[in-house]
Amino acid sequence: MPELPEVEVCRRGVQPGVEGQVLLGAVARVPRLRLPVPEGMDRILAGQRVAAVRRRGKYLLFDCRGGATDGTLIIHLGMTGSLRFVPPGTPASRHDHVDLLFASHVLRFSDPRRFGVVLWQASGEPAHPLLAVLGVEPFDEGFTGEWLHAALRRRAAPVKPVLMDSHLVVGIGNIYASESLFRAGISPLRAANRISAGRCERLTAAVCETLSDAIAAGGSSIRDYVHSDGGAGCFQVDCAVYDRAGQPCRRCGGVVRQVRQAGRSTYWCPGCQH
DNA sequence: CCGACAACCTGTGAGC
DNA sequence: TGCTCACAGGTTGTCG
Repeated sequence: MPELPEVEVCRRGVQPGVEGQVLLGAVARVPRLRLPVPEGMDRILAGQRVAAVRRRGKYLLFDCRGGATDGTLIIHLGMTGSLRFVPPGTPASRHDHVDLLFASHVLRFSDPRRFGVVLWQASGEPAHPLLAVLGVEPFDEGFTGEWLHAALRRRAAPVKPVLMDSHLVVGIGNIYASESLFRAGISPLRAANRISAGRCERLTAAVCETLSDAIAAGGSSIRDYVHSDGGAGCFQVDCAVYDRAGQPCRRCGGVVRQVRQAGRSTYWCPGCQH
């Protein structure tokens, strides 16, 4: 799935075919993904106009207006979720769980592992609990070295799993956590609260650069990720350390190593990262 | 409060 | 060819 760059690429790919369009309805073929799909989604969405497609962390937000129940459709792609446009009437295959129906096309949500989420948030309701607990956006002004330094003070765990904690910062998944730390020259094993203010400054910059580069490259191409138009991303070929265990570091020539942290694979170059 | 871990699912590739 | 196992982009809840 999709970390922040893939979700942002997905948002930009989907936006032209959705914004300003009127929904004829929706089809849900499964009662639940990671969480239950909203009851009566077809009735809720039918007749609404999609005013905007936004992103918060790894969540896509479709603002819907014009119905009796204005609100926001929330979609999370989980590990293997994807959105793509198909012509009306296209038969659904095994993992095509939800369709958003427009007059001239269908936006189809597919997700083999079903770790994704589709939710409805009516206007006026308090922020959905899943969104309310999210941390700062990497591209927001609040994501500074000073802020990160303060946030890491309380965390004794290795910095890599902390960097992936969406309650602190959103959008940094397993790939870009390793890549950002490589770019910043910081070992993923280093205790979060033992990173200097100066290196936190460097780390926030590295995170933003890594994510921006990935967005510019069109997202990652790992396994089943596809763009809304069906084309594969191409970022992974440029990974400095992720999934490169045993191979030479592109910067110093040393051997890239792999370790397991909090149940996830981490990759780093001991020669470049301390 | 913090952190490690299991759980939620299916698919794929490696090894036998 | 076919079986079994480990592992894969995320997040939440539980337990120590």
